Amino acid sequence: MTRNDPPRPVTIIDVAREAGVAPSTVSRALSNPDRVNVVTREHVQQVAARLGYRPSPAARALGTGRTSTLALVLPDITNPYFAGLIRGAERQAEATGHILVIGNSEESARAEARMVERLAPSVDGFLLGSSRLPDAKIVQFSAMRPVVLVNRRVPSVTSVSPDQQDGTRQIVEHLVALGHQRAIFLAGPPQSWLGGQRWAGISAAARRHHLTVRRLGPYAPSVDGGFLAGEAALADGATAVIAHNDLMAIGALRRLRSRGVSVPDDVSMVGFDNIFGADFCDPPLTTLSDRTEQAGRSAVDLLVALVRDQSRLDGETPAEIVAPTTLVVRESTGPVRR
Amino acid sequence: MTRNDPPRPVTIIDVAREAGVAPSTVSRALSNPDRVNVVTREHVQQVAARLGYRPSPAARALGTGRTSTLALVLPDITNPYFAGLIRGAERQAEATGHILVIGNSEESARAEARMVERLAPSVDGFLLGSSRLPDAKIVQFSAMRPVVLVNRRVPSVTSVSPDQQDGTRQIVEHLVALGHQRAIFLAGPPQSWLGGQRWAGISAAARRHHLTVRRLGPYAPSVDGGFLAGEAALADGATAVIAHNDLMAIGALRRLRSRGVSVPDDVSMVGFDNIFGADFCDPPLTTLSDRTEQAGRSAVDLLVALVRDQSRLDGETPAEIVAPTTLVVRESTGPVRR
DNA sequence: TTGAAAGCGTTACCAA
DNA sequence: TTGGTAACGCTTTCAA
Repeated sequence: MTRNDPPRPVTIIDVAREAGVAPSTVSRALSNPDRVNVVTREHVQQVAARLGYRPSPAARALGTGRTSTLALVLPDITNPYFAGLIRGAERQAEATGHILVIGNSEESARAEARMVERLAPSVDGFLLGSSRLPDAKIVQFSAMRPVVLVNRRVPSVTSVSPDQQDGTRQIVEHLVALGHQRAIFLAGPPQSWLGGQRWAGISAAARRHHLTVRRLGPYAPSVDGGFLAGEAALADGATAVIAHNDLMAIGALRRLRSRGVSVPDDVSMVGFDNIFGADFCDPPLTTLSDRTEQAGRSAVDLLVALVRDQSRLDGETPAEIVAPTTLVVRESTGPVRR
Repeated sequence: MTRNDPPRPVTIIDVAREAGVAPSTVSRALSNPDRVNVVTREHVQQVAARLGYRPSPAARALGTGRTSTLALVLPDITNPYFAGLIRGAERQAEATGHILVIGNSEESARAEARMVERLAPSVDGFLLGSSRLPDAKIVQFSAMRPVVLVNRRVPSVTSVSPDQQDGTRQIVEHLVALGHQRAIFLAGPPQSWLGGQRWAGISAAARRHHLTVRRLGPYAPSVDGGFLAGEAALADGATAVIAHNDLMAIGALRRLRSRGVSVPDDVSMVGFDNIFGADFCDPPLTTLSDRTEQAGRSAVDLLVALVRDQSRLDGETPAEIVAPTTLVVRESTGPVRR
């Protein structure tokens, strides 16, 4: 069987010849429409369309240094929490004419750094979600390529993060209102900035409300990690458990249940993230919710702005969006049994 | 505040000058190590490393026509079912030196086609997951760029799909063993090839085992869709419900529960996919499981092979991997109550 | 407003 | 085994 060579793609030169103008005019007519005569422009555009011309991203990138590609790097693609972020970022990337590449760091700072270095030559900028990198590394990267952080704040770097201070206040007040006096916090990975914020916020709010909180951990921010953590929580005797995230909360829930501990009758459980599943686990989970899809969109917008205006990268006060959070009260929290 | 220009990246020419060889030699030493003298090669590689040389993907792509980028297009990025697929594909892409871009078609065939056309100039090939496109369109695309289908089979196109025939057999035999005689199937989107396979497999197996199965739908393949479908299922009076996927099964579960129908005492429920949450919904769901992460890896391997060997694209019998499936029996299925 | 031509960084072909 | 050089397709000066 003989092979018919793939048709050579239509180039700007083909369009130029067909339209009877110079290649540079075609280029302008297509990407700088204002800088060309109306009739010429429309003629060129028609010819281009008729010939099925598709600009070569590689050639364009080589000339301009812009790839029209954005990278989204996450510690764990499979955490349902990130699904909304991915979707929001992808949508907005598409809306702004960009392609979104995805990177998974598997919860490892080293892998995250490698990923950024690997992707750097191919993308215009980075969205770092729940970055496990040390501040210094992030600052260093953001000097090379535009960076927008999601779920993390670092001085001088643009970011979008949920309001953990207000969120933890909501959690603590909810528990206090239910009569709880002793709670424990199941900590996630030490590299999690959000985890640090959560603990800090909980401690501060607890102090104000005379709630005693102990911190246990760190644990892996997964269902398995929560299962393990649930074991330790049992020993403490607190009436409320606040888990680093919903994954852990769900794991802990299973552990408690398997030990015959009733939630919320014996122990109340609170998570963070309001992930898929938080509303149908048993019992449905009280959790702090934030709008991840919106965060993804905003982050892309910020990143695109940075990319378009790299010259002002230094000296500018970077945007820091702090997004509102809402406590979603479900059946995993209840009044303390007397 | 003055702006310090970003340092001009190190090019192959810089390396050549520093190493005292020609640019073409540098190129070879780096990408075709065999075609260059050992000492020269090592010298060049050292110099390149010392200078921190990073090849320009754009320049390389322009020269070779290869972008080292693969696209993964999915109908719904947020469906937890796809998390494993994404992760497997991303891992294997990285392992084979590729970048993975992601596209979301939002369950729309038109959006999927647009996505493919938009991405085509930027990638070496496509992974189409649970594609909603008509066969003809897929064949057409695969003539332009290498395509590997996941969760779909189309004659003459390479694919990886779970064995639905065997899977549905397992489901039907499980239900029959529990004494069920009447079941209903809650159908998903008509464009879902897997949905078609599921219905076909169920019908065939049911016939062999004298199980009566009615088909209801189509419904949206989501929790909300399942909630709606649950309503309709109630009216039927069957003792078993097989949902198009776990999302729908979970939705239907909630609906039945809210109507006071006990699962599995009154009705048994079976899903497909074994997604995150299937093990902790209430009751935990009996569902047909397949290895999505493995599928993602295999699909990337197949795609990379196609890309590397485009010349044999026509005339070759394409690979069709049919992966095993396993019924995971949990508490949502039980014996028929007499 | 348009055209001509010089890059952009690699690869690949052809000589040497 | 190496070097010289012409692409690759587009953008962007610089002139006209």
